[in-house]
Amino acid sequence: MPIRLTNSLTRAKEEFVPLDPANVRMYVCGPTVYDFAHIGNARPAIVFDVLFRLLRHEYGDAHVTYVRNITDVDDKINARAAEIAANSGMSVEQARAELTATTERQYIEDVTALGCLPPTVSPRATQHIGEMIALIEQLIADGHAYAADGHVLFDVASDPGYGKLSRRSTDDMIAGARVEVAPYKKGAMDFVLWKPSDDATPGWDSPWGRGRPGWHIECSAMAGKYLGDTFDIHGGGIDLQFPHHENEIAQSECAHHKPYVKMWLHNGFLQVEGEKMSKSQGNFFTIRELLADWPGEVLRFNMLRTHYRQPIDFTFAGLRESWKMLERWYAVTEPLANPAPDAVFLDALRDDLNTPAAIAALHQADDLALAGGLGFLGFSNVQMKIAAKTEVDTVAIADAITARNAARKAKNFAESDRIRDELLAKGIVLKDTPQGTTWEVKR
RNA sequence: GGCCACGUGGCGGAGUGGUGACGCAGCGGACUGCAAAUCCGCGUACCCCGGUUCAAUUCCGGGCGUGGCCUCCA
Repeated sequence: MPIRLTNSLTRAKEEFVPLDPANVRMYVCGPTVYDFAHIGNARPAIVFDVLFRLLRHEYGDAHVTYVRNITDVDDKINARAAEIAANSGMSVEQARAELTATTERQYIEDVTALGCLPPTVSPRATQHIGEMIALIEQLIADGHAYAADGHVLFDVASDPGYGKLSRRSTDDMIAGARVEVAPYKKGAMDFVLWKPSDDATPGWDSPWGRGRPGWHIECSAMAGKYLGDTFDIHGGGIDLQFPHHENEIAQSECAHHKPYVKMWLHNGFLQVEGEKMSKSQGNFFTIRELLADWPGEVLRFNMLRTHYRQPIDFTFAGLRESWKMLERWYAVTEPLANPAPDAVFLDALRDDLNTPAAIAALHQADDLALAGGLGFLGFSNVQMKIAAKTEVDTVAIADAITARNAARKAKNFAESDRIRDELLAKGIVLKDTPQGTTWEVKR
């Protein structure tokens, strides 16, 4: 069975046929590194990690290139860097470098804990300023961009294909716009490719003076450098579809005169307990703080229980349910060696990455296929074990179990039940098996 | 205001123009000193109103609700 994926460009489920099976190419928009990533950021990282694993399975590990960028130039970063500089005596440029390096490291730690493989390439925007300038010069030369008032802007009117991804006509967008149009723009929809930096803002020398790139140009430049003018898959959150991805298409196709991406994939939005996640509502969770209470595998599994295109409601009840299922499965799968997933499981993933159907297949699978499927999805049991072992005093529990079993042997059940209840009050659940008494932490 | 997505049993969540996926919880049974764990069994749901159809949860139109984008936010 071939892989089929829903292409946002056509809104249809299409068979995935790589441009070059020897080098399948995927780009996913990565984080802007100014603060800890939150649970909403975890969704694309996990979803496209599963797609990466599936592509590697189908085409071979050496034949898939996955690029996920690091956005380390951005006005939110600049604002934070300015704060740090003011408080520390560092220069703004030093503060920016330190902030982005630290945040990038934290991001990698977080998504690693969530079971995500490292991408093939993780390019940083600031290391590709030259490529961005070259791309902008090409756009100007071809009449798709113009310099005005220290800025360089993309001329949306020069691109007849503009709007094909988000399916908006420029008339609709102008009618719906609620912001003032900057006076230097020729068209209301024109967007910034390059903007000037003052002395307090990080900047790079360019043909248009010292400045910094606009938001969209970095992805076009880095995707082009590592994946070529045309590549197979571009992924990201649905919120990025417009304007970010629409503008990427405009830039790359007008500069290269070729299709930019064959298939666009967008994951759905995440809510928390039925409401929009926001700092003001107090339901904002970083990956880092969730990892303090929940194994990364539980967070990962919880995410994969919903199809990637659906909206997802992140809840703690769901997390508890996910923990329970994984625990049950790990008890069965742990001793097995060299497991392999079965065809039902793989076909579910090939069908537009249907992870809920794949998980359902695991419920029906034998132990070997179950272990194979879990391994395929990136579950290892390591963090679950760590979580179980670090929270409790194992020596005291072992002593209590010994005392209880002595009481049971003497048929003193009042005493044995008292000991069991005492442990239960501490969150320890006992299980009497033919091989002896075991325990686990109750969730 | 404009554009777009989603709305399935107590809960989570696939899928389909016509035999009620799957999981969690719950209930019954086995097991157990009693439990827990495990195993076996048990469930006639598709937001509302129209339309198309022999037949709609599934297709079309409208409404309501939730959310996204248009503006920094994933």
